[in-house]
Amino acid sequence: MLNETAVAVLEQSSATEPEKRIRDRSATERAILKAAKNLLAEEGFQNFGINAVARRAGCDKQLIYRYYGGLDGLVEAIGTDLGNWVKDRIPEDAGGMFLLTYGDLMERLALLFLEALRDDPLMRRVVAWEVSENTEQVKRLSEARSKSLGQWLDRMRGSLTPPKGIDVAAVNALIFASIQHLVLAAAAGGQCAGLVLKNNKDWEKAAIALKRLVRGVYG
Amino acid sequence: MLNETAVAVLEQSSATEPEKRIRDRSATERAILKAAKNLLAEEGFQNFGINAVARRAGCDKQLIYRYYGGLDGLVEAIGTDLGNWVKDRIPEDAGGMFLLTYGDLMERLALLFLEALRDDPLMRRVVAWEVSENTEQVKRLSEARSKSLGQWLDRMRGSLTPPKGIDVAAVNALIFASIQHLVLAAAAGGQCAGLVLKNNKDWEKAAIALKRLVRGVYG
DNA sequence: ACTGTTACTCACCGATTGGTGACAGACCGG
DNA sequence: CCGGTCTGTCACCAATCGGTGAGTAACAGT
Repeated sequence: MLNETAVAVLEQSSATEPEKRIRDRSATERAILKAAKNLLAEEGFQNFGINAVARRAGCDKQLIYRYYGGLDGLVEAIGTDLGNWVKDRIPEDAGGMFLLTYGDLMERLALLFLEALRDDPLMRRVVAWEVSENTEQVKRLSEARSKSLGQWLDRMRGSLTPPKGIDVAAVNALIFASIQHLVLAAAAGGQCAGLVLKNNKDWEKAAIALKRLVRGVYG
Repeated sequence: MLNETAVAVLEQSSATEPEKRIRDRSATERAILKAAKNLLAEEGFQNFGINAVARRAGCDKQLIYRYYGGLDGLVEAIGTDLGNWVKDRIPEDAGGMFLLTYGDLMERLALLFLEALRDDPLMRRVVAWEVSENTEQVKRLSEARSKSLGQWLDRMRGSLTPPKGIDVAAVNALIFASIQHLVLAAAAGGQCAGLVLKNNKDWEKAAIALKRLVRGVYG
C-alpha cells in the first residue's frame, strides 16, 4: 500500500494520490489501531497477529512494536476503545421514557443490548475471544467490557429499586449471557440450538421470546 | 514416546516396556482419536493442529492423513463421538420422575445440561469453537451437536404438551444459550457479566437464578 | 549547511506450521 | 524362499509466524 504511493511519488506521481500519510506519527498510530480493529472484526482473533495487522495498516510491523509495545499494547488500546462501547453504541435517552418498573427497564436494556451487539462485529469477536482464551490480553479486554457494562446497568437503573428476594446479579448475568450466546451463534452459523436466526423475522421472534423471559422473572 | 520404547527394544529391552503398540492399526487409530480429544479439551482449538495431535499421540502425522484423511476427518470423527454426548453424559431416568408439567421438565433439563456442560471440558471447547469460527469442520460439529440436543429434548418431552401461545423453540434456545455462555465464560475467566463463578456456592446461586428464569416463563 | 532526532523500511533470524514423497521393517500368501 | 501389502518413520518442502538490529529518509534546531 504505502510502497505503491511512494513509488508513484518517485515516478513523478501519476493521476491519483490516495492519502500520502508520510511521516505523521499520530496518523500512523490511528491507522494501525483502525487496521487492528477492522482486522479483528472481519477475520476474528484466529488470524490476528502482528504481521496481519501491519499488512493491513500498510506499514512495517516494527512500528507496532514502537508505538504500541507489540500486540499486547495494541489489544489494550482496543480495550480502551471498547470501554466506551455502550456509551457510543447504545442510546442513553431510555431514562427519559416511561420506565415505571424494574421489569420495564430490564426489558428495554436487554433489547437494546441485543440490537447493539448484533450490529457490531468487533464486539462480537471480542466476546467470542473472551470465552475461547484465557490469556492476559483477553482478561484485560474482558474486564474493561464487563466493568463498562456494569456501570451502564447501574446508570440506567437510576432510582429504580430491583425486586426483593431475587438474586438480581445472577438473573441478569443469565439474561445477558443468553443474548450474547444467541448473537454469537447466529453470527457464526446462522442459528442457535436449532433456532434459525437469519432474517429480521427470525430476530423478531427471538426478541419476543427474550421479552417473555425477562417479564417472566421481573413481572 | 514411541521412539523411547523402540530404542529400549533395540537395547535388549530394559526393565519396563510400557505398551508397545506396534503395528496395530486400530489401536493407533484409537490413540490418535484419544489424543485429539484430549488435546482439544485441554488446549482449546487455538493450537489444535496436525503436528500437535501427532506429537501427543506419539506417532507420525502421516498416519493421521492416512487413517483419517487429515484434520478434517479427525474432527469429523470427534463429531461422531459427540453425537452421543447427551446419551453418555446425562442420565435418562429423569422421565421416571414426577415431571407433571412442562415447566418441571424444562427446569430439570436445564439443570442437567448445566451440570453436564460444566463437567465436560471437551464439549465446552467445541461450543466455544462453534461461536468463534465458521469453517466446514466446525459446521459439522455444530450440526451433530444441535441435532443430538434437539433429539434429546424431544425424547425427554415424551407426551408432555408445551404451553400454548409461547414460542417454545425460541424460549428454549435462549435458555440453553444462557447456560452455554455462562459455563463458557466461567470456564474461561471465572465469571460472567460480573457474576463470579468459581466455587460450588457461586454455582448454586446461578442454578437458583436459572430455575427462576425457567419457572418465570413456564410456570 | 551541519547535526541530531524522529519516522519509517528492510533484511534477516529461529521456530513452527501444514503437507508430501521416499523409505524401512513387519506380516502374509504364494 | 520370494514378492507384495500394511504399518510406521523420517527427511524435507514452502510458507508463515513473532521478533530484532541495522540502515535510510525526512524533518527541526541552531
